[in-house]
Amino acid sequence: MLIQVPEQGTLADVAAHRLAHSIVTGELAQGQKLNEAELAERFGMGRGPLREALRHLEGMRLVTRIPNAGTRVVVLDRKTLSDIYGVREALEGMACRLAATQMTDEEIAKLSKLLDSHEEQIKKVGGKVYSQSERDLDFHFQIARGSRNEMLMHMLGSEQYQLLRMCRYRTSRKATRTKPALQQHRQIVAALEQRDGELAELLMRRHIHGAWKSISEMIDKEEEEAA
Amino acid sequence: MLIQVPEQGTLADVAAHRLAHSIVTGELAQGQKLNEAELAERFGMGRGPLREALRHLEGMRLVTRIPNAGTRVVVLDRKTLSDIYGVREALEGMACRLAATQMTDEEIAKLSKLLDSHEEQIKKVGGKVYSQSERDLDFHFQIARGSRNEMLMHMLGSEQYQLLRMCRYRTSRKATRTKPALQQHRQIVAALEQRDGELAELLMRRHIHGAWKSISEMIDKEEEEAA
DNA sequence: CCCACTCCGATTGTCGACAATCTAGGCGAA
DNA sequence: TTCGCCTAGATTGTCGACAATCGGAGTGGG
Repeated sequence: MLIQVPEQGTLADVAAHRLAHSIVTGELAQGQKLNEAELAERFGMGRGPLREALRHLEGMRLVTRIPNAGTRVVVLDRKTLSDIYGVREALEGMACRLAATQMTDEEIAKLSKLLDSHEEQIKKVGGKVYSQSERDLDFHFQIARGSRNEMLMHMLGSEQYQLLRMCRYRTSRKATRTKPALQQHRQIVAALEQRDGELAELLMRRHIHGAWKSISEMIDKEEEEAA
Repeated sequence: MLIQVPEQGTLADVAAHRLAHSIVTGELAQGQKLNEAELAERFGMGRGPLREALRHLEGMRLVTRIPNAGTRVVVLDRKTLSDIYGVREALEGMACRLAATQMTDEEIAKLSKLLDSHEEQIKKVGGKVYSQSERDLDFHFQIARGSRNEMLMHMLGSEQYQLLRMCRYRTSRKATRTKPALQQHRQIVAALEQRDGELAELLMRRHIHGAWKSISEMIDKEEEEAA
């Protein structure tokens, strides 16, 4: 559901998806320079479509482009991540508030079932935490869809979504706080079931704020280790 | 300050700015199909750079692209505008809250002076209301900058900003509520001066909510006239 | 009369080559 | 030695032409 199949459409679209994947997974390191000719050959296409793909990624803020100096993979420093989580707190909070009145009972039930399968997976294995991230993002995305606000869905889905995944790949290897996160997700769904938008927003904001605090500490430790 | 000079850099950037301008001013009608060859010739460039520009505008949500079927100017229907204003309420509210603690005294003073010149212009002429819109947007953009949140600035500046301007062009010919808006701007600046983030957020949210209500009614009237 | 098929023009998608620009390294002078 | 200049290579920006695809007019059959 999360991984869209872009193997149709223009070559530029395919290239954009493949590049986005490579960037998110870290296959292309942060700050790395992207050589157009090299990438074009690797993808088996001309430089035209590839340049269009880079423009697309630029709009998605996955790469930074400087005229006559090439494009580079974006660097997720502490400030950038902080900004992202701040915006996400506002937007996802809003999404929750709207979703509480806009989602159908079926959608909410589906959300609850998503958490069930999530919980099951946690009990089963501890090593496959990565998958948790994907599911977590899926949870958040479903709520964004529930808001029925196209602009909101686009911002949380297409744009921030990729940056978030990127961030997850950096941090998800370490022990994450999957259990408290699941608990918070449950609370949010409960609020949605009660159609309590205000509470749902509050819980989501607190959830994201906590996630940022956790990640922030993780970054601190990494910096200490590096130093 | 608002109108960036893009007459430097790549042709694609120039084309993107010129196209954005044409779309925002209504020179290119909503829903109109954009012919690549025709536009390329009009701008005196090849189709390559122009296609890159279209990709850029696509990311900015100013145009919609369908593979093998061309790109069209976005259509701002009621639902889309409603969504935009909803998101703006959340984001600009957040910007205000942050700006109350992040902006320097000089910046706030500058903001106040901006409103002075704004007021003066209102007294002078009634016909030049369009300029009011630009100044209004400038006011909002300065607050977004004051938040010190890059992601927020980008979302409110580069993306929504263009769509908003587009909307303004549609509605600003009619009598607008410049005076109450100015009054609300004053209140917001006062809250910023007092470093009261919560109040500033509340006032901004109310301001935007009111603006949407006003525009919504205007759309209703237009639809009545059309029917 | 209406539907489906076919063909053609127009438009988009793609490629390869050329021009403009930047970067790195060597060379010479202070 | 170090600074600045200059050349050479690589990389980006741009263009024109070709291939692929789509929409619509026209036509034939039911």
